[in-house]
Amino acid sequence: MAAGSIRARVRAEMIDEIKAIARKHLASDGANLSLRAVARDMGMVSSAIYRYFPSRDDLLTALIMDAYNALGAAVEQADDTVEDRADLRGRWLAACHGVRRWALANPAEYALLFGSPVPGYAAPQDTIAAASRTPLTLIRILEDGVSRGLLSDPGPDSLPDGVRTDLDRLRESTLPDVPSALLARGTVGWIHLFGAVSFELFGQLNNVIEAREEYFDHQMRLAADLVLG
Amino acid sequence: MAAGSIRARVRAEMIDEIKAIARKHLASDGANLSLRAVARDMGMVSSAIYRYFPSRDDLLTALIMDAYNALGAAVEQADDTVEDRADLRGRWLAACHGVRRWALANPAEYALLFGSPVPGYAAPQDTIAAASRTPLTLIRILEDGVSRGLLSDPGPDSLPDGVRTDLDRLRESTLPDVPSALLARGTVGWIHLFGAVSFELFGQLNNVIEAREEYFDHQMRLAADLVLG
DNA sequence: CACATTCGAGAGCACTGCTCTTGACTCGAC
DNA sequence: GTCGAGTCAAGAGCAGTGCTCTCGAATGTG
Repeated sequence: MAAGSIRARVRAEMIDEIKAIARKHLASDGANLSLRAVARDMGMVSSAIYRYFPSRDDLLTALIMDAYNALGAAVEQADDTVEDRADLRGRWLAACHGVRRWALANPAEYALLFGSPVPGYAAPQDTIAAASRTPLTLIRILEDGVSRGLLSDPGPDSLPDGVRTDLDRLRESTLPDVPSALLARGTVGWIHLFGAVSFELFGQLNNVIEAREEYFDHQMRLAADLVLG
Repeated sequence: MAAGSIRARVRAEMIDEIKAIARKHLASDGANLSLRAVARDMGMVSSAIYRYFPSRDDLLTALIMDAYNALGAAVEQADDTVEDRADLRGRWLAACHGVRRWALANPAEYALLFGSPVPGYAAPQDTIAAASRTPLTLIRILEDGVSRGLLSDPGPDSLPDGVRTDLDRLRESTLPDVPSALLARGTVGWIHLFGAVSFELFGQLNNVIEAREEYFDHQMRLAADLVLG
């Protein structure tokens, strides 16, 4: 057993090192990750990588999982820094800035998560739990607001039936105490946040907005008015 | 001259055919476009393509330009279908749905425009004019509203100084008669629109929202309240 | 100690973007 | 009408890619 776990440990270290080098290549060369280049950096031959990852897609999946979890952790931590837990607006804005900060620090990994999907690649089911971590953090702020009596149902909001059904199903599987209309506003806030970060990171703001951080903050404040009322 | 233009015409037809086939491959195989595959489909050898496009990136650039213009035209047309030009909200929503409709019909080209940037690729200056067509259409709706007296300055909106400077510069180079705070709200609307379409197209809504069109419409109505007051 | 498993290396296949050369063709001026 | 200039497609070739398979060598287990 002890020896077995030695092997397992050495194997885990190899996997970690491969992922670390792959992340470095991802950061410098963008999404088209070369297995052979990673192998070269490790002083190995390319076929040896296949001992640890059955294919390039599996390596990408591992990186995606790690990235989702890193982003989720960053956002959760950003939310936790706000001491006054009743300050919903402060928590919401902190979480938004947490997403942006992580994205700016890890642009290639952000692009992997939220950029155009890789052609042949289909995200396995395992990723969705990790992927939900960030939106869950946002929605938990709303839930907190409801349970503290700080947020009220914004009213029917003329929510379409189909959307109401979707949100009901979503609520059953995750969070109980958020009214549908509020949940809808939360998802809208999450989508806008994602759009703003992607816009900035993918270069759509070039030659248009230079005061990036101020602009982002201004946007998030406007959106927060919409979400938190 | 006559003979020269015959040559030029044949050449233009070849270029069009290459682009058409490339678009088809883009739609089926995603962003990693293979020059050799395009050449095969044309019954040519790969090196012959280089008579018409100096590199794969140049072919991509041509496709990007076309896509920007097609999207811009679709949005402009969507705006034009609203007969009551004073119905700002109707025009705004029509333009939003126009973007989504075009994106759903041309997902690969949309991904080319708004997805993660291709690693080595830098968009040439020529593209920015074509790229501005869509946001200009949106902002023109706001301008119309201002000149008709239907929209008023939403007030300082506590617009940060840096953002105000950026928007002043932007206004000088394009549209004169939109107050900064309103312009800021317009860009926020555009970013949210982009985020919503990307979210749907890039698969982030999978297993979450099924009533896609209703959800999109609901979102855009909420955002329109923010933009148009 | 002997066996089984795991590992890295290497060769090889089919593919990619791209360059260069070669030979055929067409066009337009003399 | 002929000849030179320009244009074109084809082919070979280079360096790179993901991936498969085989072959020794090292390693931990019984």
